[in-house]
Amino acid sequence: MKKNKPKFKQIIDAAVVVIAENGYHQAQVSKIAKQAGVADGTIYLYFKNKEDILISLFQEKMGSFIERLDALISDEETAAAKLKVLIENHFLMLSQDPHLAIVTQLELRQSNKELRKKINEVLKGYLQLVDRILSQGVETGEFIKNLDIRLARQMIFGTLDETVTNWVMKDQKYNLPELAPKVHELLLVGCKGEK
Amino acid sequence: MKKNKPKFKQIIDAAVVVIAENGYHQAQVSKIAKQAGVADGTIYLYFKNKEDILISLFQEKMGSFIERLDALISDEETAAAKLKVLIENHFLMLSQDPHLAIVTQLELRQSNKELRKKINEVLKGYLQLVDRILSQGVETGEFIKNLDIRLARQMIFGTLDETVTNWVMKDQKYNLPELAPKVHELLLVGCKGEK
Amino acid sequence: MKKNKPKFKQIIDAAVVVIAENGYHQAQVSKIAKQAGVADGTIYLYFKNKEDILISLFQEKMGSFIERLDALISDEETAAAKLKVLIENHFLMLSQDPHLAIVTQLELRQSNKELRKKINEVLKGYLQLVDRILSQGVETGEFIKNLDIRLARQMIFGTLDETVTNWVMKDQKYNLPELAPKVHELLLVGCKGEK
Amino acid sequence: MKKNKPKFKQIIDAAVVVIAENGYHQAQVSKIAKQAGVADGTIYLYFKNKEDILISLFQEKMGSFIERLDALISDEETAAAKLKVLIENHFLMLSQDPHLAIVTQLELRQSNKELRKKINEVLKGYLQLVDRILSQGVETGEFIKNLDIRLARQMIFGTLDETVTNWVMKDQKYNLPELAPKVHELLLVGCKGEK
DNA sequence: AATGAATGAGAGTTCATTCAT
DNA sequence: AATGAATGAACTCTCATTCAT
Repeated sequence: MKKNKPKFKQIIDAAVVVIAENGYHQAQVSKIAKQAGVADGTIYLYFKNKEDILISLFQEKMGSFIERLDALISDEETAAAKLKVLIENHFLMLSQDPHLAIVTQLELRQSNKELRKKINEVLKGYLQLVDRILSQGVETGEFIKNLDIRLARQMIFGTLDETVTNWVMKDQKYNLPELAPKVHELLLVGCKGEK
Repeated sequence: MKKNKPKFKQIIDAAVVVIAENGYHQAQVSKIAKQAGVADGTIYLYFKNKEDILISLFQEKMGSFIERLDALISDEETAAAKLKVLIENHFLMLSQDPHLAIVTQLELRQSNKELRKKINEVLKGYLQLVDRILSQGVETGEFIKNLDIRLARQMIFGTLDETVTNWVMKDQKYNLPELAPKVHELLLVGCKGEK
Repeated sequence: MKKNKPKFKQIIDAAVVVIAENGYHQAQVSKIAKQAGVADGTIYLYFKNKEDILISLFQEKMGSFIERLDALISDEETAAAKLKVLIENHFLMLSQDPHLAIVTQLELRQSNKELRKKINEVLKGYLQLVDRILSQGVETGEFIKNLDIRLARQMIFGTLDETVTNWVMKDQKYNLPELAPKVHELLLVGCKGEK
Repeated sequence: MKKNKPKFKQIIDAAVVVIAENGYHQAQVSKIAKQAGVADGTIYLYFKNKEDILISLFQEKMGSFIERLDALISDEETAAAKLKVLIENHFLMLSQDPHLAIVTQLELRQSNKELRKKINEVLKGYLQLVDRILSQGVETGEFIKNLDIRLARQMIFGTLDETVTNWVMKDQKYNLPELAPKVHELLLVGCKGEK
């Protein structure tokens, strides 16, 4: 399988760096090849075309992230604790890889609708994770009985995404993981807070 | 001032239609000119360049929207009521102009970082509106005392944005404004709900 | 109509020169544009793509040639005389435009099958001309009664084509039109000659 | 000598199949290697480069054909009979190998001028065969005394070639060898027919 | 003010050939 | 002898912008 060959990962990592440093529209295949230390043509031994690099990039990075998250979450008991782990690690992962943060929050969004649809496919795994936490919370009575899972999921994902994007747009100048507890609290009890 | 000339608005409206129907990357200047019923060169009598059309588009549409929102909100007393009006009208405005919804939620995000920074400038007016509501809520005791205004604003905007984007991605098939009360409730009391 | 604009012909004439001098595979669009004295992009205001230049080239040159031939032939009475005019002018036209001879006999044949099919469409007009001469010859008794028109046409066209190609391959060093009477005689009475 | 090794012929036969089925421009070396059941690199142990495959292909196929023709012709007495054997077998050979017919009549003609010059070298053997028949015909008085050998040879070759090409372009739908007698007659006595 | 013909820079991808194993 | 992964040069076409009319 091609994915196990070292050059596959090598090219994807090069793509992350090149896109983060040059922007999506200035990330030419030749630049990625140079950064990866291979010839232009070699790219096409591992990827169908340029778009395929970007999809694979997202699948590789996000896929492994979701797996790790899944493992961490299963260690927790309550839905609230699971949500906390999710938020903490979402922030942690992206703050540990500044290039990847730029790529996923800013650059990859400039891709065309077709690519974005495929990215959304990958994101589904993440959203299902959130859904499972919410369902458990409702079942155990931690969360309100008639919670609209879909809307709650959109709130959680929208909030995390907006928070990370703001942090990236501010050039990652402040500490992102530090915000996790407050965001967690906010999502659990809203603006009104604990009564 | 150019903005008051009829062709200025004419070209912006043409741009909304062309981008919504063809997508950002297929919205060539010549297509916009044709839709607007003017020659290609005429565009450049009213706009500095293509980017300027998009910025102006956002300013025009968002600017008038913020003004209208501001007026509606000042009719309400409590922060909660103001937030409700904000959400309702955010959803209402976009559901009343399907083309505009596609353009702002999907297509304009494909623009480059530079353009997106300028769009964020325009969005600041909206975010300040949210901030004022939140500050009032904290002052009057409606909202929790130590509410982190910035995070709460990111939650509110992130949630609304994600909700609208989902609706657009599902081809605007369901009724968006109908979701306002539930979203409002969710933002106020979180997943745990009213105690 | 685009075909009446001077640049249309200008670009086609440039293509003939560039292909004749550089060969089919070394006739880049940029070279043709330079030879025509226009920008690369201008080519695409008059032609759909590179293939379209070549098809148009053939249509323009061959089309007008067939028209001229048709007029000349109708001035003759007998089928034999018509055939003579056809051969003479076939040789004359190509020997008067050495570049065009190279392009039609050698270079355009390197094009892909798709393009060659379209070229054959244009050639049909020429072949029909030959067919009409042959039919007349049979009807008037000049030619043998049970002459196979299709085979005779293939003999005539194949002979003329092979003769011209040989002349081009020999760098057009000898006088082509001079061969017309002998070729005419040969086609009329075959190897055995007049009895 | 490499030509006697089994892989030499194996690769040439693979090339015929691949070119016939995919067309000249879609007949990549890697495809030929795959069809021949060898590695890409192996090709270069037997051929200098891609062009060399095509030249060798033509030499092998045409060379053995000319030898066979030569033998068959020497069995005949008169020039007319020899010409008949030539035509019959020219048609027969190509109709017995449909792939080869496509390759020689259509695909190989898309090659560049350089390659075509080398192909013409090989063809010389065939043309000399024709020339010998014609000379004999003139000497024995079968053919006209002042027959222009070169032109007559171009007529014969051009007619046969055009006839075969037409048959290939019509997808080899009709019986080619059946046409031999009529073509033979036509070449001998021309359009006027026997007097 | 308005036109629209003309401009020209810029990049993804293929494939014949090589060479270390 | 045989392999096949790696190489890297080369070219069409699009489209934002200009400027003579």
